[in-house]
This record gives sequence, C-alpha cells and structure tokens, in this order.
Amino acid sequence: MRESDQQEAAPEQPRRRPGYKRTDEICDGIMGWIVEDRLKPGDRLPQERELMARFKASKSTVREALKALQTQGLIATRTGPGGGAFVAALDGNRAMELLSNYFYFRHPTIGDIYALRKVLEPQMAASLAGRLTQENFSRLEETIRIYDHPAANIGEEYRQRIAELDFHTVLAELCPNPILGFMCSFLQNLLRNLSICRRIYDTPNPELRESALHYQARLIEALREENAVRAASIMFEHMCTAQDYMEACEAEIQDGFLKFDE
Amino acid sequence: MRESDQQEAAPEQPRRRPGYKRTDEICDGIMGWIVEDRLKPGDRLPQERELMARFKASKSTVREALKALQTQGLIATRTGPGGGAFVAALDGNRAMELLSNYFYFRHPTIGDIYALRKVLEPQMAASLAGRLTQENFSRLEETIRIYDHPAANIGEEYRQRIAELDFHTVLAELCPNPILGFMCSFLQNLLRNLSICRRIYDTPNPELRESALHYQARLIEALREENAVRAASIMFEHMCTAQDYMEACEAEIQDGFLKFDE
DNA sequence: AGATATTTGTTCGTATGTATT
DNA sequence: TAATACATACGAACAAATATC
Repeated sequence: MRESDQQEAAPEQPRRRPGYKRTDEICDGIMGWIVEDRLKPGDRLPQERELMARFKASKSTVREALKALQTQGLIATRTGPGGGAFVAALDGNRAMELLSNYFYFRHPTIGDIYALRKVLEPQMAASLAGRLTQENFSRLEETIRIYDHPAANIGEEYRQRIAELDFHTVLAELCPNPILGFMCSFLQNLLRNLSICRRIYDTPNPELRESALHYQARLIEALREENAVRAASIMFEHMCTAQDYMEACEAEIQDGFLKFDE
Repeated sequence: MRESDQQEAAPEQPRRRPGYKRTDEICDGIMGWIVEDRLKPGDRLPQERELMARFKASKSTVREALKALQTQGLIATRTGPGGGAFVAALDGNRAMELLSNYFYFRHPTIGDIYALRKVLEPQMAASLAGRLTQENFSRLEETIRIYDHPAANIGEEYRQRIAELDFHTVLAELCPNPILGFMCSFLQNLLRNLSICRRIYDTPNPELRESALHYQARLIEALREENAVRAASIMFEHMCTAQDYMEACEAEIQDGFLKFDE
C-alpha cells in the first residue's frame, strides 16, 4: 500500500516515494524549474492553486514549500491580482544573515576575523584603484565625517565605531570581485554583531578612532592617485593596528570578567 | 532590533495586529527565545500544540514558521513520542548551500575564485602545521591515491578532479580558524558546482593532474615537517599554476562556444 | 515482537486580508 | 466603489513515524 494508486494516466508523476516529505519534493521540483528553465529574477512561478494541482499536494504543503524557498531568498511573493510567487535574487544582507547562523555556535575570535581581514581588505582596496567615481569618494568622505572628531558620549562613541566599519562596507560594495566583496562585508558584519566587539565598541578608545581616521584618509589619497599597491599596503597596516587594539581591549575586558565570574 | 517587548505578565497578548505576517512574528519569537535564553543545540522547543496556544495561531501558521527556521538550519524536528522541534547548529554543508544561492545570479569568474584561493589556501595550509595526526595524513594520502595515475576514461577523469578538490576540503575541515576553513571549503564548492568548471573537468587535462599531484605531495611533506612557511609557499605556487591551467581551459572552451553562438 | 500512545506531517474546506481593475 | 484574484490564516480530521511498554 506504499506504492498506492498514482496511476492517474497523468504524464508527469513525481512518483510519491514512501519516505515522503512532500514539502521537500515540491521545493526540489520548483528549484529544478528555476535552474532547468533558466528562470531569472522577476520571472513568474505558478500560483498556489496550480502548484497544488501539479504536485497533487494540499494548500498547506505547497505553502510550506514556498515558505522554505522564500526563507532562502529564492522567491518572493505578492498578494493581490497579478500576484503570486516570483523568482528572486538572494540579496547580500539576507545572505549574510543566513551565513551568520553558521557562526552563532562556533564563536570566532577577533584573531580569526583579523587573520582574514589582513589578507582580504588589502586586496579589496587594491582592486578599487582607478574604479572610483567622484560620487564614491564623496560617500566615503561623508562617512569619515561621522568620526573625524572625538565623541561627546558613549552613544556617539558606539556610532563612530560602526561608521568606521561602514567605511569599509562602502568599499566592499564597490569591489569588482563579488566573492571578495561579500567576504569583506561579512567580516565587517561579524565585527558589528559579535558580542565581544559590541562591548569593545562601547568603551571609549580614542586611539582606535584616530588610528582609523589616519589610515582611511591616507587610503582615500592612494585611491585618488589610483595607486593599487599603496592602497593595499595602507590597508594592511590599518588592519594590523586595528587588530592590536581590538585584542588588547578583548584581553582587558576578559580580565575584568574573570573577577566577576562565579 | 525588533520591538519585542513581550510583557510576559499573566495575560498572554501577542498584540495580534491585523496586518497578518503571523508567520514572521512566530519566527522572530522563537529566534528570540533561542538567543535570550541562550539555548544550545539539542535543547527542546515547545511542541506544535503549545506553540499554537502561545502565539494564538493555527497549526498551519505555526508549521510555516517552523519550516522557515528549519530551512535556515536553526531547528530540527523529530516525529513520535518525545519528538518535536529542537535547536540545531547550522552545519557547514547546509551553510554553503544557502550561500551558493547568493552567487547563483552573480556569476563569479575563475579569476575571482582564484584571487581568493591564492591568499586563503596558503594561510589555511600554514595554520595546519604541527596540528595533523597520523590519521589525518592517512586520509590525505588515501584521497591522493584516487588520482595518482592517469584516468582510464572521462568518468574517472571527472572523479579525479573532484578528488583533487576533496584533498583541499579535508585540509579546510581541520583548519583551527572556523571562518578561514569555511571560506576555503566554500571556494572549493564553487569550483565543484560552477558549470564552466564542470566543463573543464570533463575534458582531459593530464598536466593539471600531474601538477596537482606534485604540489600536494610536497605539501604533505612540508606539513609532516611542521614547516608552516614552506607549506604556505607550496600551496601558493599550487594555486597559481592551477589558476593558469583553469583560465587557459576556460578561454579554450569559450572560444569553442563563440562559433556555435547565434 | 506487537500494540499503543505521542508527535509531526498532510489533507481539505473555509474565511479573511490585500492589491489590482 | 465594487468586483476580482491572489496570498494568508484558521481548524478539524487523517496519515505516517517512532519511542515505550
């Protein structure tokens, strides 16, 4: 009774394997359409009613499958007439959210992050030489202006640290190598969200700000000169000193915690 | 930050906004529990029945929310007595699948991939010096044995190319820096799955095999000597020559396609 | 080993919210 | 404004998986 009555004389039959998981079958089926038919973002997918018919599944099951695809950023849905499910391109921010979950239980250290930033950010900076428009430079300088002065309070202090990271994110978004750009942005995001980093950013650290400001101003200069080698070496130094500061703060904070730990 | 000021007082009032999106509310709620209560992999979550009651939502809605969390690898579910939803740790393979979607419409080139491999793989190799057990070495040599001889046919040819990548994946899994290990594995995965690469791997290329074999044997030697610097430099050379071969093949294949393109 | 209880997975029918025309 | 087409939400019942006795 496993291989039940699926001989409806219908042409296409998903075969209804006993180890069922209808939802996953529907997911795989729709993903198959996307790759085989070379569907592109914005292309329509069949509506729920038709999916129910094609997969011989109930509304709830079809909806669970669509929800899974939506969660992965592969489709987007709209209500109303002309609505339905459409192919979508997973955007960078969503991709980083999904990837962040992988590191949620793996606790990368500041050393882990900077080991990568030290090699990736210089290469990213170098790849930008000769590719920035006047508008891009304006945006960078606008970002720098947020932390070109000492912070008046802790709140501003924190916002300045985030803005320093934003500076790098602006660069990463302009990187012609999409993988390199993504990885740089992702590391920046880790720094923004890691709890140890948040604690560091919450404590005043005037040297960190001045150091960043100095390197980033020089970096803009090198990029204006379209000097890739110099941009890379400035960025490398910047990452090295930033790592030193961060790890010093980390040690200090963890020392403090030892006293209060039970 | 969500405004999830759930007044956990006596009257449970999820606020029930008319603008539906109940599913997302439930997702956010459960994710909130995971982070606020510091839940760890394996910890139980309430069962469907109780979730329905807590969120005052129907079974289908709760299930869609659970499906979304499951898709992200944050929970796993089991049927039967004692079953239910459990917190899970997103595993590496699933994380790579999710991230792959980001690059599905962004078409990284072989140059993009190797620009990163050239800096990441050497660092990864260096981090392994003095950390490998006899068992690890055995596994590496076992992998190499798959391609230590010329392939008899196209099928074996392809499997050899995949095994060459597997060699690097074995190393990446042992990398003490989880981010570095993940990124190396991910780049290897991209090479495995990119259609241009599959075409390259499907064509005979004896030089590529011999070159890889040579470098990897020397790499094992350096790792046995626990010589990090030498391991890194061998890996760097390996990546450079591999890139040259791959890009030469890429150009050849694309030349061939130009003739058949309309 | 087999029956049973428990829990997720699936189905169907219906009602409601939302955007287009 | 009303009609329409679509996703979203609800609830009861059924099917399948699995731990326990």
